[in-house]
This record gives sequence, C-alpha cells and structure tokens, in this order.
Amino acid sequence: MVKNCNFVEKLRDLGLRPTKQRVKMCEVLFNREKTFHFTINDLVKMISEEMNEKISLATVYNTVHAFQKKGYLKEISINSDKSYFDTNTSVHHHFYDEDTHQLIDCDENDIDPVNIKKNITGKKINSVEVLVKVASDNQTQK
Amino acid sequence: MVKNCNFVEKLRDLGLRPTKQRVKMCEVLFNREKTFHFTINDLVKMISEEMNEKISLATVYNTVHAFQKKGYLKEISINSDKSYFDTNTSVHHHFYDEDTHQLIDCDENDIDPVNIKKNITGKKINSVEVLVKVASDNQTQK
DNA sequence: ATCTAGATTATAATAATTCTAAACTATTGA
DNA sequence: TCAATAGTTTAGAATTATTATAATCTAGAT
Repeated sequence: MVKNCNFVEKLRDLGLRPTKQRVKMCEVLFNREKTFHFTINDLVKMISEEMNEKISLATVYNTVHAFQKKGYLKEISINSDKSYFDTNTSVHHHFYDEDTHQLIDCDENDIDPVNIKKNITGKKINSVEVLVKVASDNQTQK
Repeated sequence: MVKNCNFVEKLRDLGLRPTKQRVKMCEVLFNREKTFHFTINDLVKMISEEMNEKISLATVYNTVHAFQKKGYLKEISINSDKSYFDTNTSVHHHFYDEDTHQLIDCDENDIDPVNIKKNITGKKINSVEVLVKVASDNQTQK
C-alpha cells in the first residue's frame, strides 16, 4: 500500500494542489496491482463503495480531466455514449468486445509495431492506437 | 450525377423501404466524388443547405443508424462528444489532427497491414482500426 | 382503392458533460 | 501565526447528443 504522502508529492510535481479529493482519487485509481479502464460513472461508484467517500461529480470530472492533461490518465478512443479512461498511460492497443462491451488491453507481444508511412508536414505523431473489434464467432453472425 | 432510381434500387437491395427521406439522404451522402466524414449535425445542415429540404432529426438518426447497420455507412471510433460517420466503408485508417479536430483518411499505402498476434477464443475479429493522433510539431509542444 | 407494416415527425425524456456562482481551503508571505 | 488569495469543491442548473413515444403518414401488397 503506497502512502498518501507519495500522492501528495506526485500531485505537487504535476503542478496540482494536493487536495483531499485529489489524493483520495489517486488512491482509488493508482493504488492497484493492475491498471484498468473506467468511465466517470464507474469511478464515482468506486469512490463511494471502496472508500466510503462522496466526491462531487463535478470534481470527479475536473480531476479526471486534470490528470489526463498532465498525462496521468489516458482517454481511450472508443466511440461510445460515454468516455473511457485508462490508468495505463503507456502506448498500447485494445481489443473491444462488441458483445460484452468489454475493453481488453494488449501488451507489446499482441500486436506488431504499426508502420506508418504517411507523413503530414508540420505535424508530429502523438500516438498510434489500434482498436481491434471482436464479436462472437459462432451462431448467427450479425 | 447518379439518378435517384439507383438509390431506390440500392435501398431495396438493402431491405430498406425507399422513402423520400432516405433517397434524399442517399443523394446527400453518396452522390459525391469523394467519401467524407460527418456528424449527425453536419448532415442535417447539409440536407437543409444543399437540398433545401427539412428532414426530422429523429429520421436522420434512424436512417444513419439503418445505413450503418446495413454496412452502407461506418461509424468512426474517435472519442468525442458526438459520433462521427464515414461514407467510406472500406477498411481504412485515420489520422486525427488534435489541433484542428480534423479527421484524415489513410489509404492502403499509408499504413502497413497490422499484424495481430493475439487471439480470443470464440471471438472473431470484426475490424482493425488504427488511429494516428497528430499535432503541431514546432513551438511549445503541449 | 384499401390495408397494413413500416416510416416519419414533433416533442418529451434521458444521459453525459459542462457551467455557474457561492463556499471552502492550501499555500504564500507579512 | 494568520490573513489574503488563488485555486478547488460543490450542488444544482444548463447544455448537448441521443433515444423514446405516440400520433400521423405512406410504400407496397392485395
């Protein structure tokens, strides 16, 4: 279990004032073995269930966006009615199960490096993300 | 200029009743040299400006979704507050300009085929999409 | 021409997200 | 230490995209 103190330092390093709410959110998001994906709604639920804490929805939005801007969280490019975020900020790809709407991380062995041959003058590549959509194989393939 | 009649046939082939609204929407969407990307809002504007026609918002949604289900339109997996659609239904990838929020099509020469080594039992791959995010190269890189 | 399933429509409802403005608090520096 | 203040949090309202509803309409079959 990482001490709160670390998050206080981390937040300060990011230029974010280490408020009670932000530290709590860090604990919920980053005090884990594994990285994971979540929606704002998931996160609010986690905060109230795991931490028995209530943080205003507006603050959760603000903080998630602040973390994202600082590169502490990553938004996932899936078209959906809601936004998905990822605590794994490294460059990696995803499988998306269209049946269950589950998002599955790939590691570097799952997909070979993508070779981009196009170049847009004056622009640099910020990220390359592959999304592999999968669905049930058998029966009446829709 | 493709005759309406063709869209009537096309719609029938897709199992969609060729109503006035659907034919009009086909004209706006597919009577073009080039494929393009749009949001529902863009499309409503195009219909009213280019065709001087008014189609109910609900119908535009219904029809776009019907076209999508039939594979006549493709939804693009960009996380955004609104949904983007593409009249180019072939498998292709995108560049996304984070400065201008413009979406640029890739053709098959721009990105080498992606080699997926992961396999999920019982699931088949429906699509593989690469999204390359680019932004201004020079100055204060954010 | 009539019937009917499927479409269209205006409008209401829903859901995610952003805005607002008042209350609060971490930090600074006197 | 303590007040000033800039940055935060908050509840609730506002906004925006999308979906649901239910009445009306119409394409296609009989």
